[in-house]
Amino acid sequence: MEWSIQEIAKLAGTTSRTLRHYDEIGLLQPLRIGPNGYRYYGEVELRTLQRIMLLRDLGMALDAIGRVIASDLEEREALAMHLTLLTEQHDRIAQQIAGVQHTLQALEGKEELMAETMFEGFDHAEYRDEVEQRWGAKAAAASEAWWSGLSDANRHSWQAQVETLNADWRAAFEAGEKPSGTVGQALAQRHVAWLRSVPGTPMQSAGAAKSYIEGLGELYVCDERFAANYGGAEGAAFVRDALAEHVRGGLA
Amino acid sequence: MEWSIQEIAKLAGTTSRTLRHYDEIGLLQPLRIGPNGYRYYGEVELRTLQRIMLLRDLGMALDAIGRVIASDLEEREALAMHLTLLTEQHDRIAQQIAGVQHTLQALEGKEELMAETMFEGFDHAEYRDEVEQRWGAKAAAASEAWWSGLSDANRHSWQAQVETLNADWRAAFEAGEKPSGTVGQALAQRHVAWLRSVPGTPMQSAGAAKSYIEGLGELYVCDERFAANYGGAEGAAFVRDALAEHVRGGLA
DNA sequence: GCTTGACCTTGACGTAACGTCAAGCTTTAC
DNA sequence: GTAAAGCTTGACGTTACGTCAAGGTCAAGC
Repeated sequence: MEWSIQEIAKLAGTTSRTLRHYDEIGLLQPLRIGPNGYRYYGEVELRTLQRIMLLRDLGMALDAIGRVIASDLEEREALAMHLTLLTEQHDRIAQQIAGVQHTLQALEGKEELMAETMFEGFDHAEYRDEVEQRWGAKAAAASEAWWSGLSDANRHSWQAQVETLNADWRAAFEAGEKPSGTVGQALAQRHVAWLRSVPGTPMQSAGAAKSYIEGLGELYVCDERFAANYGGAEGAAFVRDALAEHVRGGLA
Repeated sequence: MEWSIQEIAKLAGTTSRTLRHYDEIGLLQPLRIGPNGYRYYGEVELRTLQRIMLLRDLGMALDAIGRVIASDLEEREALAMHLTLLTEQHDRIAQQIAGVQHTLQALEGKEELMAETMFEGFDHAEYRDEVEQRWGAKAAAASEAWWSGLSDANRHSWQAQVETLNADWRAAFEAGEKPSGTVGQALAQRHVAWLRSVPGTPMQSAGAAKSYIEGLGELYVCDERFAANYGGAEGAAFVRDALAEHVRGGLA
C-alpha cells in the first residue's frame, strides 16, 4: 500500500511541510517519486515515521533522531525500546500529576509547598541526552552479541588482534598518557579501524559511527567484563575518553 | 522564600536563558530585581512557572500560554484543569503504547498493520487548539457566574441594557445581515464595550480579551439559555461569528 | 585587600524546525 | 473544458531559545 504526502501526514498528525523537510534533511525519504513529481510513501516509511514521531515527542533533536534511526538495531528490538521509553514517559506524567496535586494541597493549606516536589517529572534535557546514549549502548550491545556467535577458530584469530590492542591500551594508561595525547589518539584510531573490520557495526555513516563508538565507550566502563580488558574501570574510562576525543574530531 | 534565576531554572529543569526570555516577553516576571541587577523569584512565580511548563509541554505556543495564564480563572480551578489535561496526556501516551504494540504484533505476523491504529495518540495540533479554546470557555463560564450572583435590582438594571443589545442582535440576524457586515460589526463593538463594563471579565489585555470573547461566543451557541437571547442557536452563531470577526481585527 | 571562580546582567548574532507564501504543474470531479 | 484540490520547488519569515562577548557582582580563600 502507498500513501501520498498528505495522506501520511494526516495519519501521523503532522504536515506535508514537515515531511518535505524530513526528506530534504535525509531523515525520511519517500518510497518513490511518481512521474508527476509527487512523493509516495510505503509501509516501511510509515513505520519509520512512527519511530521519528515518538522520539521527537521526547524532545530529541532531528539529527540525533537520524542517528538513532540509522543505528543497526533490529526493528522489533528498536520498537521494544520505544515501548520502554513510552512507559517511562507515562511514569513521568504521573509524577507531574503528583506535582500539581501537591501544589493544590499547598494552596488549600494542607501541606507546605515544596519546590522540588512541584517539578518532579519536568526534567527533559537530561532525559533527552540519556535516551540517545542508551540507544547507542543498546546498539553497541547488539553489535557485541555478534562476537559470542563466532566459531572458536574465528574467535581465536580476532582474539589475538584484539588482545594486542587491549595490551597497548593498558600500557598507555599505565604510562600516564592522556586520552587526547598522541599515543591515546593513535590507539583510538587503531580501535576505530578494528571496529570497521567487525561485521555488523554501524560504521557506514559518520553520525551512526559516532553514536556507536560513544555508546561502546560507556559500555566498556559500565560493564566489568569489558572494563577488565583495559585493566579496570579507570583504564576503561581512559579508552572511552580517548575514543570520544577521537570521534569529536570527526570521522573519515 | 526567594530563588535566584539559576536556582529556579534548576528546579524547573529549564535554563536561565529561557527565564530571561520569558521575562523579556512578559510571560513570567521576577518578583523583584535586586540592587545588583539580579532577578529574584518568589513562590507565586514558582507556581506560575509550573503552569507555564505544563502548557508548554503540551506544545502550546508561548503567546497562547500567556493568554491562558492571564485568564481570570482562580488558581485552584486552573490547577484542577491542568490535572485534567495531564490525565488526558497520560491517556494519550497509553494510546501511543498501544500503537507501538500494534506495530510490533504486525511485524511478528500476528496482525495486519493498520495505519490509523499506529498513530493513535499522536495528534497534537488539534489538541493544542482545543486546549486553548477550552480554557477560554472555562474562564467565560467563571465570568458568567458573576451574573447569577447579582442582586435583583442590579440585575434589572443590567437586564435592560442587555435586552436592548440582544434585541438589536436578533433584528440584525432576521434582517439577513452578515457577521462581517457593517451592522454586525457595530453590534459586536457595542457588545465588547458592554463586556468591558462587566466587573471581573478578563479584558485588561488584548490577548486575554480575545480568548474570553471567543469562548463566550461558543458558550452562547452551546448553551440554550444564552442562545435563547439571540433567537436560538442560529442567531447565537451569528453573534459568535460577528464577535470572532471583530476580535480578529484586533482590540483597542 | 587581592585573586579567582562562580553568578548574573545586557546585547546581539545564530540555529533548529518548520510556517507561510508565491508560482506553477498535476489530478480529480462535474 | 473548468474549477478546485493536490502536489512541487524556492524562498522568506517566525518562534524559542542557544551561544557568545563584554562586563559587573558575589563569595571564598589566601
